[in-house]
Amino acid sequence: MQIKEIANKLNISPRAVRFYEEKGLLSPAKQENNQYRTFVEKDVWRLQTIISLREAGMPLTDIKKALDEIDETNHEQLQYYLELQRTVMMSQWLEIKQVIETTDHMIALLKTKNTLPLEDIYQLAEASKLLREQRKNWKDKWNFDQQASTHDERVSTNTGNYSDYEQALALIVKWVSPIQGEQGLDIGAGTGNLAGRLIELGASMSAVDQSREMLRQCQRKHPDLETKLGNFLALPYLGGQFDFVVSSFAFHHLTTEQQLLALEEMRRVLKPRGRICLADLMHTAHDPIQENSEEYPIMPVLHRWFEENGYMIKQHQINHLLHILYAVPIR
DNA sequence: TTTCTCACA
DNA sequence: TGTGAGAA
Repeated sequence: MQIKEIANKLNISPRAVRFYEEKGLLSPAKQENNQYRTFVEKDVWRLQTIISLREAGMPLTDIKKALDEIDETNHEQLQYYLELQRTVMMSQWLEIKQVIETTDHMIALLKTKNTLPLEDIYQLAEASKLLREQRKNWKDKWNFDQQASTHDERVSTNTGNYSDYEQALALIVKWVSPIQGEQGLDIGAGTGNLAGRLIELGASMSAVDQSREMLRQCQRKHPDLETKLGNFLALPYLGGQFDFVVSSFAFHHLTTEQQLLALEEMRRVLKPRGRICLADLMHTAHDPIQENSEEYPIMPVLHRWFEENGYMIKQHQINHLLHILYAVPIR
């Protein structure tokens, strides 16, 4: 099969086929005499996968890696790449959504004021720029975390910050008290200790974590659990599908601005009456005290967000830092 | 027809 | 991440 034929068959240009070869994604045999490429069935299949992955928005360099895993029939690794791809597309989708919202605001301004005041535009632009930067900062950070693998620190439960771990989980479960068949989401699920307890009570749980190693363990411990790669600022769901969101000992990894963004994200994936329960190390004072160089959530800031967004709050302090915060929409 | 290279967006 | 033109 010559290049034109395979290109026609797959609805791409011959030029693109050569381009993929140049990038090392493909290596068709070449005829001795004239250097014409000859494509066999296997090349067709490979090219088809390239096109599909491209369709999923995957960059060529990543497709190359993914193809290698397919060659090795390494399903697990391939799945990881696909999930990683989904998180990337998810954050792009969120960005687009945000741009649309900004545009809508401008349209609304134009309608009410019959003009676009420069100041308002400027504010809108600034706000959306800020949002983007918050998301980006997170990405940088969690790529770093993945290399460093904070595994051990987390596993050492019942010491230091994790001393009242069990008690905290128990209280979350008690407050959320899921009814049979409710959809729940655990963000920063780790190895799924919290999600596991909620499953026992009949909830149908999904777990999001940024570490695939965690998710792997999580899946092993709780086969009924749905696990997805993702993070607080770009939850891998289209929205409006959970009855409750929980998170334990993860929220404090975000900056204050990111925490508020994360709350928006939680609300996005929740059903209208969806509730939120957080267990974490938090400050009650207004001024953040730098302890262990972590920027712990500041209670009043979270309170304000919940109040502004129509939630009723219940909270309990377990030790000098550890708090449980439970928020239910009013109405 | 095909290949390769250079330039371009 | 591709595409178009031109020479071989």
